[in-house]
Amino acid sequence: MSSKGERTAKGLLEAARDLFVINGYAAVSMREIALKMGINAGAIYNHFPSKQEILFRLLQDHMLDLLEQWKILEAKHEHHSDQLILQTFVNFHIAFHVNKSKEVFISYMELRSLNSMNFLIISKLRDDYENVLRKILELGKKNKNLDFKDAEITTKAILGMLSSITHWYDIGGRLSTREIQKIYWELIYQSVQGDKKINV
Amino acid sequence: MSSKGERTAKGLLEAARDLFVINGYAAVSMREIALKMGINAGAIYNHFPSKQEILFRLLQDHMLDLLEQWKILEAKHEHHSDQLILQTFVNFHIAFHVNKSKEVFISYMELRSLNSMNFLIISKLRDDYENVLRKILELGKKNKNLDFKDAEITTKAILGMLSSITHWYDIGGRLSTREIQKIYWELIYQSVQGDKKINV
DNA sequence: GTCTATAAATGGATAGAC
DNA sequence: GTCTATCCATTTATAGAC
Repeated sequence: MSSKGERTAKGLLEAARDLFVINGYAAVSMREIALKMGINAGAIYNHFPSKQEILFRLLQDHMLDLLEQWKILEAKHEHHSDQLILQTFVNFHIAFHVNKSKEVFISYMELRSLNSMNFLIISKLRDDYENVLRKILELGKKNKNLDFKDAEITTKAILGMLSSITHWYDIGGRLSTREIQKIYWELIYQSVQGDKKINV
Repeated sequence: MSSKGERTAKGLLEAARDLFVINGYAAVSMREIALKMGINAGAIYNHFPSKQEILFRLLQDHMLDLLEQWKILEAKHEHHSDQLILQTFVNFHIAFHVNKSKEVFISYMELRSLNSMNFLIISKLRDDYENVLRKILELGKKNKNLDFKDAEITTKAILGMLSSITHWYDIGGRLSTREIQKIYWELIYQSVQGDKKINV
C-alpha cells in the first residue's frame, strides 16, 4: 500500500490536472490546487518543488504511459497486415484519448507552459509517438498496401484528426468509444487507400 | 487615412496577438503588450477597457473575417458540384489557416480565457463556421455524391485534421500552400467517398 | 506532513499631470 | 493620447511552529 505522502502527491496531480484542463496552467494558482485537495498551499511544496514541476510530471507521466501501452499492444500484433496494424493504432489512439482525455488535452494545450528544458524532454516523447504512426504508414506504402502523397503530412493530418476528439468528446455523449472508432476508421482507411482516380 | 489612435489600437491588437500565440493569454501582461508597442501600460486603456476586451476583439474580428471571406467565395461557386464545393471549402480553409495562422491558433487555444458572455458570442460564430462544412457534407450525402457514417463526427474530424495545420505550419517550411492543399484534398476526398468495401 | 504567516514580485487597472 | 506614479489584489515560494 502507498504511503500517505504518495497518496497526497497523486491527489495533487489529479487536482492540478482537473484545474489545468478547465482554466489552463497559467490561470490556476497553487492555492486553488491545494484547496481542491483539502490542504494548505504551503504544504504542496512537501510533494513538489514548484508549480512547473507539477505540470511537467503530468505531461511526462502521460507520455510515458502512452508509449508504454502502445509498445505492449504492438508486440501482440507483430505479424499482422499493414492495414490491421494501422487499424490497431487508430483504435488504440482513440481509446486512449477517450479514457485519458484530460491528460491528452493538457499535453496539447500546455506545451508552451513548460520551461525550455522540460519542453525538450516532452517534445522528444511526442516525436517518438508521432514516429510510431509515421513508420506504420511508410511501411504500408513500401509494401503497396497503403497509398498517400506525403508521409509526414499524412501522419500529422491523421493525428490532428484523431486528437481533436479531446476537444469535443464528452463521456455522457451520444457515441460510444466503439462507434467513434468505427467512424474514424472508415475515414482514415479510405483516405490512405489509393486505388482510385481523384481530381486535383 | 486612419487616425493615430486607430493605428495604435491596431498595433496593440497585433502586439497582443503575437505575444498570446507564444505564451498564452494568461501568461502575457499588459506591460509586455505595451512594451512591444512602444507605449506605456497605462496608455493601453485609452484604446481598450481591459485585457479581456483585447482577446475578445482578436477572436471576434478573426471569426467575422473568416465567415465573411467564405460567404464571398461561396457566392461564386453556387452552381458547382458537391465535390467541387467541398474542395473549394478545403482549399479556402487551408489558405486561410496558413495566412492567418496566429489568429486561428489563438482562436483554438484561448476559448477558455474568454469570460462567459464573450465565450457565448465566439462559440456561436464557431458553430456557424462548423455548420458551413456540415451542410456541404449533408447535401453531398443526400445527393449520393458523398458517403460517410456520421455528419457531425465527420465534420469535426475534417476540421480537426485541417485545423491542426496551425500547430506545425511554418512559413519557411518545405511545402507551399498549394502542395498542402493537394495532400489534404486527396486525404479528405477519399475519406468521404463510400464506393468501396471496408473492414471494421 | 500540515499549518500560519509572510516575503518578494507581479498582476490589472486607475488618477492626474502634461 | 501618453506619461509617471500608485493602488490593491494576487502570485509563487519560503520560514518556522506544531
